[in-house]
Amino acid sequence: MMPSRYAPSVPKHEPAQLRLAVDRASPVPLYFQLARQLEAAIEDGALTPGSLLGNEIELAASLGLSRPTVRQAIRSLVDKGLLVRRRGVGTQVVHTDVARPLELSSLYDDLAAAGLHPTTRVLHNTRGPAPAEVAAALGLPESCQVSVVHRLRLTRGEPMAYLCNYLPSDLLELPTAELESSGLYALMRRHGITLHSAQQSVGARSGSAEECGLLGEPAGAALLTMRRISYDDRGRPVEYGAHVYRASRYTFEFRLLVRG
Amino acid sequence: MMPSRYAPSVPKHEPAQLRLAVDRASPVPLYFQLARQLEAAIEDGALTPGSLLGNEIELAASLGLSRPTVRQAIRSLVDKGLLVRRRGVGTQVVHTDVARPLELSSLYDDLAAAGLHPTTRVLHNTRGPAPAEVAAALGLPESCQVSVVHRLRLTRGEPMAYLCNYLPSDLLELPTAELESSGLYALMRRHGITLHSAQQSVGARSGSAEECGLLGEPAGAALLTMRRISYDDRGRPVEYGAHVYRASRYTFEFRLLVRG
DNA sequence: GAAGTCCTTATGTCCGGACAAAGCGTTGAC
DNA sequence: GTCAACGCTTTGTCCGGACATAAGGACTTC
Repeated sequence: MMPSRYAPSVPKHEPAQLRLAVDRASPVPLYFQLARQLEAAIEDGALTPGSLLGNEIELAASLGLSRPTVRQAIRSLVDKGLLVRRRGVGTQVVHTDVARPLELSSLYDDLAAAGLHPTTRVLHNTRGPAPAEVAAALGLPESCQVSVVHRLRLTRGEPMAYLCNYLPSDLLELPTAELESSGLYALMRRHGITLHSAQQSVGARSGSAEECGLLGEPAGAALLTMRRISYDDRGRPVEYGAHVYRASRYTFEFRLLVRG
Repeated sequence: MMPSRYAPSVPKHEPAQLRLAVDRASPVPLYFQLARQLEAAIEDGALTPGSLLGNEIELAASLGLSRPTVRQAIRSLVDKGLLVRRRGVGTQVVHTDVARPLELSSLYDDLAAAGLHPTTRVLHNTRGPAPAEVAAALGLPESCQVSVVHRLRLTRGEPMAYLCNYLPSDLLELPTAELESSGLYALMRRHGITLHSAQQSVGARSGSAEECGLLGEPAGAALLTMRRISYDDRGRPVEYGAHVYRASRYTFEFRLLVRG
């Protein structure tokens, strides 16, 4: 009779012994320092799945912090999916691999962070009337002038994505040289635009002849698509993007948590 | 000279007048009651983008709550992307459309919530040796026995997705009748499995003849794909899924926030 | 051995207070 | 008109305390 692999996990009742300390002279908030150290302990292997952290009250006392401060640090790691809290038991490590945070970011930044050396070729950079879908997305009158940018994104010299973006024409200037040296979002941030969120839609379709030609894929190849409307922190739409990616070279990778 | 559409938004300096009240006899936590009411006010149009909420200290006083309690309510709406907080200014509404929360959920539940009347046909429901990729994902020895379930998901009687799922064979029984009447995750929950998170990968490819035949798509059509490893709250892998969706009928829709 | 009860443990909620830091508007200097 | 300084406003951080609630383990009964 094989033992069940899904036997209840035996929690370690001894809290892990960790080197944690906060620097009160640092401008970094105490809770953030603690969160960072806990995360490092998880990454370093000092804390492994099932490890108990020690109860909040004792942890706070040993660090000379208030309990809400400790709770705030733990909360941020719970939100990242690294820790789970159990009443009557304590706080335990769930995962040790720190996943990429699921947040709005630019493809350029993602690829750079992944060490893929992104480069950009601007194929088209004009102003023109907004197609109906773009106008609707940006909340503009039909045929209103918008900035239109088409770019090819390459990694290690190979085409990876074809990006078409539309912005309100009065938002900012979009010099081709700047678009080729960094991502669109970085450019927007440098002009004082504070991004807040985006509504995204990920799908698939067969590529047009133009798209497949640009991306170096065979005619009609399946492409991964993403459309998004990005909003600033006042809730105004500031970008409509229609991106297509080589499915052979790109997937969206992310971790989702159960909420509640 | 046309006025710039991207002019600085003029914040409303008068806090919105809202009907907010908490019921201290209710078992629902006070912060949750407040969050719910604020969210309803946003959905109902009483709070619109740019509306100020009134400062935390006054809001807490007017409700007879402590400030941390009010902060907790507001925090949950900030995390949903509905509100934004500005030091020196106050808390403002960003978006009024409440987006579907971005969290791990089952396709069945999503489709049901969207009013699409999902149904399921179990095509294959056996135990067998784990393919290498599955074994690696589930942390099992190669060729170890796993539960193998292939299902066709339909909406309004039309095929929408072909789902192949693999679970550790000792995890739970997977009766075909139950798989056809609700989603896999619901079944797992009923057996005491607490899901915590999943690592997901979304991509695209041309469908095989079998897949396209099952889904009612032309041969070689572009399909949207999703692979995931789901973990329970102890961090153990409990499911490997390989799903393909008709790109003509399904996209992943979600809202992402800027963090920080 | 299984089920129910009770106790212990640790998180969840809530409170009230104080001070720091960032944003915005106003004022004054040039 | 522009820029810098100042003051006010509001959020961000932190504290210490108390009580409620859910989960797990130990004990008892059948």
